[in-house]
Amino acid sequence: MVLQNFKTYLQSRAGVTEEELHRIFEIPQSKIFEKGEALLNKGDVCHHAFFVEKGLLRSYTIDEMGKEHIIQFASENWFMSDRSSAYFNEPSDFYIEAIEDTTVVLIDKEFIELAATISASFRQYNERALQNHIRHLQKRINLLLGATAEKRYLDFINLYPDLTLRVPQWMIASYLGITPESLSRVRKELAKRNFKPH
Amino acid sequence: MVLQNFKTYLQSRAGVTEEELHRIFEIPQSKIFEKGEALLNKGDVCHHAFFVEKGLLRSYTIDEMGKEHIIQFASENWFMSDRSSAYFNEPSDFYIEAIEDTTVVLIDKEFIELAATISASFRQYNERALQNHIRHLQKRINLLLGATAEKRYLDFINLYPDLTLRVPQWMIASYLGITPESLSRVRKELAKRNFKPH
DNA sequence: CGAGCGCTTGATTGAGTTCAAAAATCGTGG
DNA sequence: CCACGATTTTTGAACTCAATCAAGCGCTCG
Repeated sequence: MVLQNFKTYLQSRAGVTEEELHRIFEIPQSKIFEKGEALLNKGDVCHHAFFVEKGLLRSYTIDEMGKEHIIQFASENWFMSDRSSAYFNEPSDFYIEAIEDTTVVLIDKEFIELAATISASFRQYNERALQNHIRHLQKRINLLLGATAEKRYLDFINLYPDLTLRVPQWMIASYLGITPESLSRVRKELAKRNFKPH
Repeated sequence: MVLQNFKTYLQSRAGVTEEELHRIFEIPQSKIFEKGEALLNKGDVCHHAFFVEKGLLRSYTIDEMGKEHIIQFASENWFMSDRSSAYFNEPSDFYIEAIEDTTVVLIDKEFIELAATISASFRQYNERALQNHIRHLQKRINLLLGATAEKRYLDFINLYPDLTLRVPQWMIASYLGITPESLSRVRKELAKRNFKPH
Protein backbone atom coordinates (compact mmCIF):
# COMPACT_ATOMS: atom_id res chain seq x y z
CA MET A 1 0.00 0.00 0.00
CA VAL A 2 1.13 3.49 -0.77
CA LEU A 3 0.28 6.53 1.33
CA GLN A 4 2.62 5.33 4.02
CA ASN A 5 3.47 8.85 5.10
CA PHE A 6 -0.16 9.73 5.50
CA LYS A 7 -0.85 6.68 7.62
CA THR A 8 2.17 7.25 9.80
CA TYR A 9 1.17 10.87 10.12
CA LEU A 10 -2.33 10.04 11.29
CA GLN A 11 -0.98 7.67 13.86
CA SER A 12 1.91 9.62 15.27
CA ARG A 13 0.63 13.17 14.96
CA ALA A 14 -3.12 12.84 15.15
CA GLY A 15 -3.08 9.87 17.53
CA VAL A 16 -5.27 7.65 15.37
CA THR A 17 -4.99 3.98 16.35
CA GLU A 18 -4.26 1.09 14.00
CA GLU A 19 -7.79 -0.15 14.39
CA GLU A 20 -9.37 3.21 13.64
CA LEU A 21 -7.07 3.54 10.70
CA HIS A 22 -8.60 0.54 9.02
CA ARG A 23 -12.06 1.99 9.26
CA ILE A 24 -10.96 5.42 8.10
CA PHE A 25 -8.96 4.18 5.21
CA GLU A 26 -11.80 3.18 2.96
CA ILE A 27 -11.96 6.64 1.56
CA PRO A 28 -8.83 8.57 0.67
CA GLN A 29 -7.71 8.79 -2.92
CA SER A 30 -4.24 9.70 -3.97
CA LYS A 31 -3.21 11.52 -7.09
CA ILE A 32 0.03 12.44 -8.80
CA PHE A 33 0.63 15.93 -10.17
CA GLU A 34 3.55 16.73 -12.42
CA LYS A 35 5.91 19.59 -11.82
CA GLY A 36 4.19 22.79 -12.84
CA GLU A 37 0.74 21.27 -12.85
CA ALA A 38 -2.13 23.11 -11.15
CA LEU A 39 -4.07 21.52 -8.29
CA LEU A 40 -6.36 24.51 -7.87
CA ASN A 41 -6.99 27.62 -9.91
CA LYS A 42 -8.24 31.01 -8.84
CA GLY A 43 -11.98 31.11 -9.18
CA ASP A 44 -12.43 27.39 -8.50
CA VAL A 45 -14.00 26.22 -5.30
CA CYS A 46 -11.49 24.23 -3.28
CA HIS A 47 -13.05 20.86 -2.48
CA HIS A 48 -10.04 19.16 -0.94
CA ALA A 49 -7.20 19.53 1.40
CA PHE A 50 -4.07 18.00 -0.08
CA PHE A 51 -1.75 15.98 2.08
CA VAL A 52 1.70 15.81 0.49
CA GLU A 53 2.81 12.20 0.44
CA LYS A 54 5.87 13.03 -1.63
CA GLY A 55 6.90 16.18 -3.43
CA LEU A 56 6.39 19.91 -3.02
CA LEU A 57 3.50 22.32 -3.52
CA ARG A 58 3.02 26.05 -3.38
CA SER A 59 -0.03 28.27 -3.10
CA TYR A 60 0.05 31.80 -4.44
CA THR A 61 -2.06 34.76 -5.49
CA ILE A 62 -1.61 37.05 -8.47
CA ASP A 63 -2.26 40.74 -7.82
CA GLU A 64 -3.61 43.41 -10.18
CA MET A 65 -0.09 44.14 -11.38
CA GLY A 66 0.28 40.52 -12.39
CA LYS A 67 2.74 39.77 -9.61
CA GLU A 68 2.75 36.48 -7.77
CA HIS A 69 2.72 36.36 -4.00
CA ILE A 70 3.46 32.99 -2.50
CA ILE A 71 1.22 32.18 0.45
CA GLN A 72 2.65 28.86 1.54
CA PHE A 73 4.79 25.89 0.66
CA ALA A 74 4.00 22.30 1.52
CA SER A 75 6.46 19.43 1.34
CA GLU A 76 6.15 15.88 2.67
CA ASN A 77 3.74 15.52 5.58
CA TRP A 78 2.22 18.95 5.19
CA PHE A 79 -1.30 19.91 4.28
CA MET A 80 -2.20 22.42 1.62
CA SER A 81 -5.62 23.87 1.04
CA ASP A 82 -7.64 27.02 0.73
CA ARG A 83 -9.51 26.69 3.97
CA SER A 84 -11.75 29.68 3.35
CA SER A 85 -12.81 28.46 -0.05
CA ALA A 86 -13.45 24.94 1.18
CA TYR A 87 -15.29 26.01 4.30
CA PHE A 88 -17.45 28.74 2.81
CA ASN A 89 -17.82 27.08 -0.57
CA GLU A 90 -16.54 30.20 -2.24
CA PRO A 91 -14.34 30.56 -5.31
CA SER A 92 -10.73 30.58 -4.25
CA ASP A 93 -8.55 33.66 -4.44
CA PHE A 94 -5.49 31.63 -5.08
CA TYR A 95 -3.67 28.98 -7.01
CA ILE A 96 -2.10 25.75 -5.86
CA GLU A 97 0.64 24.25 -8.01
CA ALA A 98 3.20 21.46 -7.91
CA ILE A 99 6.82 22.64 -7.70
CA GLU A 100 8.05 19.06 -8.07
CA ASP A 101 6.28 15.92 -9.24
CA THR A 102 4.04 15.38 -6.25
CA THR A 103 1.89 12.61 -4.84
CA VAL A 104 -0.96 13.97 -2.74
CA VAL A 105 -3.74 12.44 -0.70
CA LEU A 106 -7.07 14.04 -1.49
CA ILE A 107 -8.95 14.90 1.67
CA ASP A 108 -12.52 16.05 1.35
CA LYS A 109 -15.04 17.11 3.96
CA GLU A 110 -16.53 13.63 4.21
CA PHE A 111 -13.18 12.20 5.10
CA ILE A 112 -12.62 14.76 7.81
CA GLU A 113 -16.07 14.18 9.24
CA LEU A 114 -15.74 10.43 9.13
CA ALA A 115 -12.32 10.52 10.74
CA ALA A 116 -13.54 12.92 13.40
CA THR A 117 -16.47 10.61 14.15
CA ILE A 118 -14.35 7.51 14.34
CA SER A 119 -11.40 9.00 16.20
CA ALA A 120 -11.79 11.50 18.99
CA SER A 121 -8.13 12.28 18.95
CA PHE A 122 -8.32 13.03 15.25
CA ARG A 123 -11.02 15.56 16.00
CA GLN A 124 -8.84 17.16 18.62
CA TYR A 125 -5.89 17.13 16.33
CA ASN A 126 -7.87 18.86 13.65
CA GLU A 127 -8.89 21.65 15.97
CA ARG A 128 -5.31 21.98 17.11
CA ALA A 129 -4.15 22.26 13.52
CA LEU A 130 -6.58 25.10 12.94
CA GLN A 131 -5.25 26.99 15.94
CA ASN A 132 -1.72 26.37 14.81
CA HIS A 133 -2.55 27.75 11.42
CA ILE A 134 -3.77 30.95 13.01
CA ARG A 135 -0.67 31.21 15.14
CA HIS A 136 1.48 30.76 12.07
CA LEU A 137 -0.33 33.45 10.10
CA GLN A 138 -0.06 35.78 13.06
CA LYS A 139 3.67 35.32 13.20
CA ARG A 140 4.04 35.94 9.51
CA ILE A 141 2.12 39.20 9.79
CA ASN A 142 4.44 40.26 12.56
CA LEU A 143 7.48 39.58 10.43
CA LEU A 144 6.04 41.43 7.48
CA LEU A 145 5.19 44.41 9.67
CA GLY A 146 8.54 44.76 11.27
CA ALA A 147 11.42 42.77 9.91
CA THR A 148 13.96 43.65 7.22
CA ALA A 149 14.52 41.47 4.18
CA GLU A 150 17.48 39.83 5.87
CA LYS A 151 15.62 38.98 9.06
CA ARG A 152 12.75 37.53 7.10
CA TYR A 153 15.12 35.32 5.15
CA LEU A 154 16.94 34.15 8.26
CA ASP A 155 13.61 33.33 9.83
CA PHE A 156 12.65 31.38 6.75
CA ILE A 157 15.75 29.21 6.54
CA ASN A 158 15.50 28.65 10.24
CA LEU A 159 11.88 27.54 10.02
CA TYR A 160 12.14 25.59 6.77
CA PRO A 161 15.75 24.48 6.29
CA ASP A 162 14.71 21.67 3.94
CA LEU A 163 12.69 23.98 1.74
CA THR A 164 15.58 26.37 1.35
CA LEU A 165 17.32 23.76 -0.73
CA ARG A 166 14.38 22.59 -2.80
CA VAL A 167 12.49 25.78 -3.54
CA PRO A 168 13.80 28.05 -6.31
CA GLN A 169 15.14 31.29 -4.93
CA TRP A 170 12.71 33.51 -6.75
CA MET A 171 9.87 31.69 -5.01
CA ILE A 172 11.43 32.20 -1.61
CA ALA A 173 11.75 35.86 -2.49
CA SER A 174 8.09 35.96 -3.41
CA TYR A 175 7.17 34.31 -0.11
CA LEU A 176 9.22 36.88 1.78
CA GLY A 177 7.69 39.75 -0.13
CA ILE A 178 10.93 40.90 -1.78
CA THR A 179 12.37 40.70 -5.30
CA PRO A 180 14.66 37.87 -6.43
CA GLU A 181 17.42 40.45 -6.91
CA SER A 182 17.12 41.63 -3.33
CA LEU A 183 17.23 38.09 -2.03
CA SER A 184 20.35 37.42 -4.07
CA ARG A 185 21.98 40.44 -2.44
CA VAL A 186 20.88 39.43 1.02
CA ARG A 187 22.46 36.02 0.48
CA LYS A 188 25.65 37.57 -0.85
CA GLU A 189 25.85 39.80 2.18
CA LEU A 190 25.28 36.89 4.54
CA ALA A 191 27.96 34.85 2.78
CA LYS A 192 30.42 37.72 3.08
CA ARG A 193 29.72 37.87 6.80
CA ASN A 194 30.64 34.21 6.85
CA PHE A 195 27.20 32.85 7.43
CA LYS A 196 26.82 29.15 6.64
CA PRO A 197 23.38 27.67 6.34
CA HIS A 198 23.29 24.18 7.98
CA MET B 1 -29.60 44.37 32.49
CA VAL B 2 -26.48 45.55 30.77
CA LEU B 3 -24.65 43.58 28.10
CA GLN B 4 -27.41 44.28 25.65
CA ASN B 5 -25.05 44.27 22.69
CA PHE B 6 -23.70 40.89 23.64
CA LYS B 7 -27.17 39.40 23.94
CA THR B 8 -28.31 40.87 20.67
CA TYR B 9 -25.13 39.63 19.09
CA LEU B 10 -25.63 36.08 20.26
CA GLN B 11 -29.15 36.08 18.95
CA SER B 12 -28.73 37.74 15.60
CA ARG B 13 -25.24 36.58 14.66
CA ALA B 14 -24.82 33.28 16.41
CA GLY B 15 -28.47 32.28 16.16
CA VAL B 16 -28.95 31.62 19.85
CA THR B 17 -32.62 31.56 20.84
CA GLU B 18 -34.21 33.54 23.65
CA GLU B 19 -34.70 30.36 25.64
CA GLU B 20 -31.09 29.21 25.22
CA LEU B 21 -29.95 32.67 26.15
CA HIS B 22 -31.47 32.38 29.60
CA ARG B 23 -29.60 29.19 30.28
CA ILE B 24 -26.33 30.53 28.91
CA PHE B 25 -26.51 33.79 30.74
CA GLU B 26 -25.74 32.56 34.18
CA ILE B 27 -22.09 32.93 33.52
CA PRO B 28 -20.65 35.95 31.77
CA GLN B 29 -19.03 38.71 33.74
CA SER B 30 -18.49 42.18 32.45
CA LYS B 31 -15.72 44.55 33.32
CA ILE B 32 -14.82 48.13 32.62
CA PHE B 33 -11.33 49.16 31.58
CA GLU B 34 -10.23 52.74 31.45
CA LYS B 35 -8.55 54.31 28.49
CA GLY B 36 -4.93 53.18 28.40
CA GLU B 37 -5.49 50.30 30.80
CA ALA B 38 -4.09 46.87 29.94
CA LEU B 39 -6.36 43.86 29.56
CA LEU B 40 -3.48 41.51 28.80
CA ASN B 41 0.28 41.82 29.03
CA LYS B 42 2.97 40.02 27.11
CA GLY B 43 4.01 36.96 29.05
CA ASP B 44 0.59 36.44 30.63
CA VAL B 45 -1.56 33.54 29.60
CA CYS B 46 -4.74 34.79 27.99
CA HIS B 47 -7.68 33.22 29.82
CA HIS B 48 -10.50 35.11 28.16
CA ALA B 49 -11.86 36.35 24.96
CA PHE B 50 -13.17 39.90 25.36
CA PHE B 51 -16.41 40.90 23.72
CA VAL B 52 -16.55 44.67 23.37
CA GLU B 53 -19.87 45.86 24.70
CA LYS B 54 -18.86 49.49 24.39
CA GLY B 55 -15.53 51.13 23.65
CA LEU B 56 -12.41 50.25 21.69
CA LEU B 57 -9.47 47.90 22.17
CA ARG B 58 -6.22 47.19 20.40
CA SER B 59 -3.78 44.32 20.50
CA TYR B 60 -0.15 44.87 19.65
CA THR B 61 3.35 43.44 19.90
CA ILE B 62 6.60 45.20 20.72
CA ASP B 63 9.61 44.12 18.69
CA GLU B 64 13.29 44.00 19.66
CA MET B 65 13.70 47.60 18.54
CA GLY B 66 10.96 48.63 20.93
CA LYS B 67 8.52 49.39 18.15
CA GLU B 68 4.85 48.65 18.48
CA HIS B 69 3.03 46.70 15.81
CA ILE B 70 -0.72 46.75 16.06
CA ILE B 71 -2.30 43.39 15.37
CA GLN B 72 -5.96 44.22 15.59
CA PHE B 73 -8.59 46.68 16.72
CA ALA B 74 -11.92 45.76 18.28
CA SER B 75 -14.84 48.14 18.71
CA GLU B 76 -18.43 47.39 19.68
CA ASN B 77 -19.59 43.86 18.87
CA TRP B 78 -16.12 42.55 18.12
CA PHE B 79 -14.11 39.95 19.93
CA MET B 80 -10.55 40.38 21.01
CA SER B 81 -8.30 37.65 22.31
CA ASP B 82 -4.99 35.90 21.88
CA ARG B 83 -6.37 32.68 20.52
CA SER B 84 -3.05 30.90 20.52
CA SER B 85 -2.29 31.76 24.11
CA ALA B 86 -5.76 30.79 25.28
CA TYR B 87 -5.88 27.56 23.31
CA PHE B 88 -2.38 26.32 24.02
CA ASN B 89 -2.18 27.80 27.49
CA GLU B 90 1.03 29.57 26.57
CA PRO B 91 2.26 33.01 27.60
CA SER B 92 1.02 35.57 25.13
CA ASP B 93 3.30 37.36 22.70
CA PHE B 94 1.19 40.44 22.78
CA TYR B 95 -0.59 43.14 24.68
CA ILE B 96 -4.25 44.09 24.76
CA GLU B 97 -5.14 47.61 25.78
CA ALA B 98 -8.15 49.90 25.94
CA ILE B 99 -8.01 52.84 23.52
CA GLU B 100 -11.18 54.29 25.04
CA ASP B 101 -12.97 53.54 28.29
CA THR B 102 -14.31 50.13 27.43
CA THR B 103 -16.89 47.71 28.79
CA VAL B 104 -16.08 44.14 27.88
CA VAL B 105 -17.75 40.81 28.46
CA LEU B 106 -15.30 38.25 29.77
CA ILE B 107 -15.61 34.99 27.90
CA ASP B 108 -13.72 32.00 29.19
CA LYS B 109 -13.46 28.45 27.93
CA GLU B 110 -16.24 27.25 30.20
CA PHE B 111 -18.60 29.76 28.72
CA ILE B 112 -17.74 28.71 25.19
CA GLU B 113 -18.18 25.07 26.04
CA LEU B 114 -21.44 25.64 27.86
CA ALA B 115 -22.83 27.75 25.06
CA ALA B 116 -21.72 25.20 22.48
CA THR B 117 -23.43 22.45 24.43
CA ILE B 118 -26.64 24.35 24.87
CA SER B 119 -26.85 25.86 21.42
CA ALA B 120 -25.89 23.96 18.29
CA SER B 121 -25.99 27.10 16.24
CA PHE B 122 -23.59 28.76 18.64
CA ARG B 123 -21.18 25.92 18.06
CA GLN B 124 -21.46 26.36 14.34
CA TYR B 125 -21.08 30.08 14.67
CA ASN B 126 -17.92 29.64 16.66
CA GLU B 127 -16.37 27.43 14.03
CA ARG B 128 -17.37 29.91 11.39
CA ALA B 129 -15.74 32.71 13.33
CA LEU B 130 -12.49 30.77 13.44
CA GLN B 131 -12.54 30.28 9.69
CA ASN B 132 -13.31 33.94 9.19
CA HIS B 133 -10.39 34.85 11.35
CA ILE B 134 -8.08 32.82 9.12
CA ARG B 135 -9.51 34.39 6.02
CA HIS B 136 -8.95 37.81 7.48
CA LEU B 137 -5.33 37.11 8.42
CA GLN B 138 -4.73 35.71 4.96
CA LYS B 139 -6.02 38.87 3.36
CA ARG B 140 -3.86 41.01 5.56
CA ILE B 141 -0.75 39.04 4.60
CA ASN B 142 -1.59 39.56 0.98
CA LEU B 143 -1.87 43.30 1.45
CA LEU B 144 1.40 43.46 3.35
CA LEU B 145 3.15 41.43 0.66
CA GLY B 146 1.98 43.46 -2.26
CA ALA B 147 0.25 46.74 -1.61
CA THR B 148 1.68 50.24 -1.29
CA ALA B 149 1.08 52.38 1.78
CA GLU B 150 -1.73 54.17 0.00
CA LYS B 151 -3.52 50.99 -1.02
CA ARG B 152 -3.25 49.60 2.47
CA TYR B 153 -4.76 52.75 3.90
CA LEU B 154 -7.60 52.79 1.39
CA ASP B 155 -8.31 49.19 2.19
CA PHE B 156 -8.37 50.04 5.87
CA ILE B 157 -10.81 52.93 5.70
CA ASN B 158 -12.94 50.88 3.39
CA LEU B 159 -12.99 47.94 5.79
CA TYR B 160 -13.26 49.92 9.02
CA PRO B 161 -14.77 53.34 8.27
CA ASP B 162 -15.88 53.77 11.88
CA LEU B 163 -12.42 53.01 13.26
CA THR B 164 -10.83 55.57 10.98
CA LEU B 165 -12.50 58.27 13.01
CA ARG B 166 -11.92 56.86 16.46
CA VAL B 167 -8.41 55.44 16.27
CA PRO B 168 -5.44 57.86 16.50
CA GLN B 169 -3.60 58.08 13.23
CA TRP B 170 -0.34 56.82 14.57
CA MET B 171 -2.07 53.59 15.56
CA ILE B 172 -3.53 53.16 12.11
CA ALA B 173 -0.04 53.69 10.74
CA SER B 174 1.24 51.00 13.07
CA TYR B 175 -1.49 48.64 11.93
CA LEU B 176 -0.59 49.29 8.31
CA GLY B 177 3.10 48.79 8.94
CA ILE B 178 4.17 52.34 8.06
CA THR B 179 5.30 55.37 10.07
CA PRO B 180 2.87 58.08 11.24
CA GLU B 181 4.72 60.55 9.02
CA SER B 182 4.16 58.38 5.97
CA LEU B 183 0.48 58.01 6.74
CA SER B 184 0.16 61.76 7.13
CA ARG B 185 1.67 62.17 3.68
CA VAL B 186 -0.56 59.54 2.16
CA ARG B 187 -3.57 61.36 3.53
CA LYS B 188 -2.32 64.68 2.24
CA GLU B 189 -1.83 63.19 -1.18
CA LEU B 190 -5.30 61.67 -1.19
CA ALA B 191 -6.83 65.00 -0.12
CA LYS B 192 -5.01 66.77 -2.91
CA ARG B 193 -6.42 64.27 -5.37
CA ASN B 194 -9.79 65.26 -4.00
CA PHE B 195 -10.53 62.11 -2.12
CA LYS B 196 -13.23 62.45 0.52
CA PRO B 197 -13.65 59.76 3.12
CA HIS B 198 -17.36 59.29 3.86
C1' DC C 1 23.67 22.54 -29.04
C1' DG C 2 20.88 26.35 -28.53
C1' DA C 3 16.96 28.69 -26.15
C1' DG C 4 15.15 29.77 -21.99
C1' DC C 5 15.17 30.15 -17.27
C1' DG C 6 17.22 31.22 -12.93
C1' DC C 7 20.72 33.59 -10.50
C1' DT C 8 23.96 37.31 -10.06
C1' DT C 9 25.77 41.94 -10.48
C1' DG C 10 25.70 46.86 -11.45
C1' DA C 11 23.52 51.41 -11.98
C1' DT C 12 19.67 54.06 -11.09
C1' DT C 13 15.32 55.22 -9.07
C1' DG C 14 11.84 55.68 -5.72
C1' DA C 15 8.77 54.78 -1.77
C1' DG C 16 9.06 55.16 2.73
C1' DT C 17 12.07 56.13 6.96
C1' DT C 18 14.47 59.05 9.99
C1' DC C 19 15.37 63.21 12.24
C1' DA C 20 13.92 67.70 13.45
C1' DA C 21 10.72 71.15 14.37
C1' DA C 22 6.43 73.64 13.86
C1' DA C 23 1.37 73.49 14.05
C1' DA C 24 -2.80 71.60 15.70
C1' DT C 25 -5.43 69.12 19.04
C1' DC C 26 -6.44 67.15 23.42
C1' DG C 27 -7.04 66.88 28.27
C1' DT C 28 -6.65 68.31 32.82
C1' DG C 29 -6.33 71.26 36.75
C1' DG C 30 -7.07 75.66 38.41
C1' DC D 1 -14.25 77.76 30.89
C1' DC D 2 -9.74 78.93 30.06
C1' DA D 3 -4.85 78.01 29.88
C1' DC D 4 -1.00 75.41 29.68
C1' DG D 5 1.52 71.17 28.92
C1' DA D 6 1.45 66.96 26.52
C1' DT D 7 0.37 64.36 22.76
C1' DT D 8 -0.69 63.99 17.87
C1' DT D 9 -0.34 65.48 13.30
C1' DT D 10 1.92 67.89 9.76
C1' DT D 11 5.78 69.50 7.09
C1' DG D 12 10.54 69.62 5.44
C1' DA D 13 15.07 67.69 4.22
C1' DA D 14 18.33 64.07 4.06
C1' DC D 15 18.87 59.44 3.77
C1' DT D 16 18.21 54.22 3.08
C1' DC D 17 16.62 49.97 1.80
C1' DA D 18 14.70 47.61 -1.58
C1' DA D 19 12.68 47.91 -6.41
C1' DT D 20 13.48 48.50 -11.11
C1' DC D 21 15.97 48.26 -15.30
C1' DA D 22 19.57 46.16 -17.81
C1' DA D 23 23.07 42.99 -18.91
C1' DG D 24 25.78 38.74 -18.47
C1' DC D 25 26.62 34.07 -16.87
C1' DG D 26 25.63 29.19 -16.30
C1' DC D 27 22.77 25.35 -16.31
C1' DT D 28 19.34 22.20 -18.02
C1' DC D 29 16.28 20.06 -20.83
C1' DG D 30 14.16 19.56 -25.18
